[in-house]
Amino acid sequence: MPTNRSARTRTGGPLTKHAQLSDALAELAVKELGPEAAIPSERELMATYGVSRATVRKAIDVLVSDGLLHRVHGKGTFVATPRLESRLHLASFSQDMRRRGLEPSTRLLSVELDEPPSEVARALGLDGDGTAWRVDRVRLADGEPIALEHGWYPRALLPGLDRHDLGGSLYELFADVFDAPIDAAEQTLWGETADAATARRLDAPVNTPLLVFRRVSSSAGRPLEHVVSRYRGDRYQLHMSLGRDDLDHRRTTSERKNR
Amino acid sequence: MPTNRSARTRTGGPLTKHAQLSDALAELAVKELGPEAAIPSERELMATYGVSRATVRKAIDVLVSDGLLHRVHGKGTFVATPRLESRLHLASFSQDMRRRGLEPSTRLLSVELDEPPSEVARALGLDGDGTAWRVDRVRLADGEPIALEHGWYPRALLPGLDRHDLGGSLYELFADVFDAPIDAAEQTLWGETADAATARRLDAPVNTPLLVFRRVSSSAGRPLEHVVSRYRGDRYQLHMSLGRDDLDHRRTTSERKNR
DNA sequence: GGTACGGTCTGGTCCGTACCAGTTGGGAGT
DNA sequence: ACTCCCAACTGGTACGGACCAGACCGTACC
Repeated sequence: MPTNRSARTRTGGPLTKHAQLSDALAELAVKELGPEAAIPSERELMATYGVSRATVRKAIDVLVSDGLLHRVHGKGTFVATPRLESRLHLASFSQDMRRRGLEPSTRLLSVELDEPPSEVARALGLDGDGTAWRVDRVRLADGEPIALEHGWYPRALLPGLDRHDLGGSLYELFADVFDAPIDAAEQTLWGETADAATARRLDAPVNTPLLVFRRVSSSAGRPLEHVVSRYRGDRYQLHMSLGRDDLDHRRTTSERKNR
Repeated sequence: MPTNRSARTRTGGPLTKHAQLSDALAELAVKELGPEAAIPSERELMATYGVSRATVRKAIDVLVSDGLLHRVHGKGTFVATPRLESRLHLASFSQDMRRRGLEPSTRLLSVELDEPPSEVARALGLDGDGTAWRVDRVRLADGEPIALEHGWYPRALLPGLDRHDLGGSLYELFADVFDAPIDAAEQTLWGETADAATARRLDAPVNTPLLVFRRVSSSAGRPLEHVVSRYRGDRYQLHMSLGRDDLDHRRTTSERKNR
């Protein structure tokens, strides 16, 4: 069940029954019971709260999907041990580097219309004319090569891309010129070692460790970018804070649903 | 409801009705319909598939929480285009592997009281007696070495740590035995290549690319762990969704409706 | 022409019932 | 004393009915 606990209008408006029960159970779990303690059985809950079993289960569903409870068939429902979670924010290379106090720059290697590999075409949702912009760039920080980018961009959505300045942030270009700000991305990260060609472009020794990102970015649901970036693993570090969403925060974040 | 659709017993064993319906709807959504197309209404589905509405809703619930569909009250249920939403959520190694459908295990190399490097002592906030538990472990998934962990744990907060089973999740141990659930962490990630000793322990060739995590975890503000984990970069991938939380702004007028 | 109304689509909530499926512990039989 | 089995828990699935609430559209009314 999705985390839909959207109700609660702050005005004290009447919550749905299962939302009320969720809140009551969450408080019970956190304040009265400890981690791994069992909450009352579903049939007990329907009796003490005077609701149907479906409502009880719905209330528990929400808390389970929020990670606060977990069920064990035949045994009971238990308070979960807090989990860690983190969100990395979406930032372009330029933003990223500036935040680190470094001056970003770009060495453009090539811009061409070409036919992408089928996997890329699929990720970008290309059809018909299968060509797309292929853009290869080296990204630098304070003049030192940091990353090698190999990107594909759909031709139809970005006409005349090659006539613009590709020496800066493509994301800013998308937002300002094409009115298509990047607002979401899927990213996969793994490790590699630099082969000869990559090492030369990064001005690094062969076998230098690399952090490789494969990212598909989109604007308003339309994929705009498929890029594989190879970062020098010895010069580039990723930092993240992981924290348990405490209860109050959990409530707050799950409330933004209007628009 | 967590994404449990991995069930499907290779023998084609009988799935639950809502799971069957989920699969059917997923296929329908992907193959027949396009993004933003409406799926049949719930009442239509219960008629054509001969199931109750509760079952239909349950089936749709699963797909909604998987991000494949989204509902609009009063209008219908639609195939979702983007895939945003979910955040990178980092958990313990054991949880992480189980989520990937792999069986986690551990090879304990050593547990000893020792004096940590000053940088570690500082991170852990050690004073007075400067000793701490040093725990070296190899973590495996389905029997294959994935990561080498080199951890330091404060002695004062974890008395008798060496007498417990260190073959599983330390986080669970902290929560259950020491009543100190990990609730926050700071983590830094970079790349390395495996030296001879590391390569041997990971059963990998020298110069294998590694993803290196340095993590300081704490419980209720007290640092409990300083661990450096070296993951095989060729076997371990990190996946993350980045996005603005709320991007329901597809309300643009350029919608060619069906007719 | 413009507007207000209401019928009728849609999903959202809630009830009560029935039965299936793991888990556990205690009593009957050995 | 031991083993085995079954009753009685637990959560999991599924049914059918009822009503509420948002969205839409045609129609009757200004």
